[in-house]
Parts: sequence; C-alpha cells; structure tokens
Amino acid sequence: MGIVRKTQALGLLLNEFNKDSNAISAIELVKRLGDKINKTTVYRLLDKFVDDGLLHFFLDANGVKWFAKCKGCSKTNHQDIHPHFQCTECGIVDCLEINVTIPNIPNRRIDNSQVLILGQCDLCIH
Amino acid sequence: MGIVRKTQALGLLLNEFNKDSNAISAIELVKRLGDKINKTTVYRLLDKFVDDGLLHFFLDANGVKWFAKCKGCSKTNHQDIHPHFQCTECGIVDCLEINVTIPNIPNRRIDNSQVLILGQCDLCIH
DNA sequence: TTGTTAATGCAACATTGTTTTAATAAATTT
DNA sequence: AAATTTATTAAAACAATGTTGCATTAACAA
Repeated sequence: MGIVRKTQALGLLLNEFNKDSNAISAIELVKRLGDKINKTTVYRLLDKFVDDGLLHFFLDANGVKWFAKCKGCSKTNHQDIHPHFQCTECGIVDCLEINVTIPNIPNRRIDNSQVLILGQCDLCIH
Repeated sequence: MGIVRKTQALGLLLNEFNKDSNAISAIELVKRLGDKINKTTVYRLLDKFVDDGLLHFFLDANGVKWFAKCKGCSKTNHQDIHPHFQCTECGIVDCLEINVTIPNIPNRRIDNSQVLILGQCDLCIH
C-alpha cells in the first residue's frame, strides 16, 4: 500500500532524495535519519515510495539495497528500467541513461533484466 | 588463499557441483550439506574455490549469493564473464553463454559489469 | 474538536553470513 | 609406521541488514 498521509518522517526522507541526485542506500538513509526516524519506519516508507512509483531500487555488487528517484513512473506503470553504476573508488551509485540491449534467448521468456556496471566515476577517473 | 589439502568436506562440496550443472546458492549448499559440513566450512570452501578459479559467484535479485562452475578460469585469470538467468517461476539459476554489450560511458572507466536476467526457463515457459 | 485509523517506535526476531579459537586430520618428515 | 607440522574444521558468538508484532501517536475527515 502506498502513501496516504503526509507525515513528518515522509518529508524528512523525501528531502534526502531532493538534495542528492545520486542513489542512496537504505543503510545510509537509516544512518542519516536514525536520530529522527526509526529504522523500521525508514524501510517502510521506502517500500511505499516504490509502490507509488516515486522511487525504484536495485542491489549493488555487495547485495546492498539502493534507492533512486524514478522519472515518469506511476503506481500502475513502473517501467523506468536502466543500468546502474557504482564507482569502486568513492562508492557513489547512480542511474545511467543508456540502453543496454538484452538479446532474446531461445526457449526462455525474458521479463526483466538488471545491469550493474562497476568502474570509476568522472571524479575518480583521474 | 586457495585449496591446499584434499579434505572430505571439499569432496562433498565439489560433488554438488558435479551432479548439478546449474548454479547453486550458498544457502542451498548449507542446507544440503548441513549435517555433514558446518556452514562456516561451506562458506570458506566456496571462497577458496573462487580464489582457485573453479567457481564464480554472483548475486540474484534478492541479494542471495549463487555459485557456478567456471569454464577456463584459473587462479590468476578469472575472466569468465557472462549474464546469469533466474527463473521467477521455479527459481533455477544458471549461466548464459551469450554476450551482452555494455556501451562506453563518457568520462567513466568501466571495469566490470553484472547482468541478471529474470524470466521463465524452458521448463516453466509452457 | 473529536473520532478514526494510518503511521510510528520499540523490542524482539530472522536471515545470511563472518570471526575467534580450540580441536582435528591431511600431509610431510623421521 | 609413528611422530610432527599446520591447514582445516566445528562450534559458538557475533555482525549486518532487514522484518514482524503490537501498543502508542498523530494525520486528517467529519
């Protein structure tokens, strides 16, 4: 079930995504907001934002869950699919606006694909 | 550090990969072998097999760690990179011998990429 | 302003591992 | 074949990342 009431915790959490255009891990959010919002609430709000099409999530190479803002998704239509990038140097994670083509596979139906690209970001490449 | 001694536990674990050509999750291996091998040992052996280039691992959509046999990797050269497939119906996971091209990204260095494809396998597609 | 109930906080629990340390068992040497 | 060395193992405790149950609080509609 998605968001129904505009609570204080909701405002604080959304604010983190407004001031930071990269993806943010659940762990980081729990750390940042830990003195204001209980971790259970952080996780529950994140789930609701995903339900509502405001955020999408994905796992990094360590199985850590990251969240980022969706562009043009809604409660019913959640198709904002793109690769994600993680810098192995500084750790930032973001969404890539590129298209990776997955070929058809004989005798299998493909529903979804998740692409994680690891490397160095523009700031760390030097 | 890789394998040095041929122990009983090593034989039991390798046997699982010989009788099953699909990937096997760490969780499943701990379950299957739990009465013969302590879980700590299972995890440690898996790590050693990876070090030795016998197995590679990857994470599925739930962050669960899966292991599968490498083809032509060694301790020094561990480049058996390919997409993995998970059937959302029956849960099997396997390696795909297809190539997914990752485009270059301006101002970033790409070191590695992980592709997980979700769908229905040949047995479940009907 | 009050009543309803969504949302929250807290504590306990669950899953998937990892670390520490003493005991065991491969492999080597004698 | 026995003794020795040390890699390997088991067991228990711990750690990270969530999740569940339930009593309390706070949005917000009437």
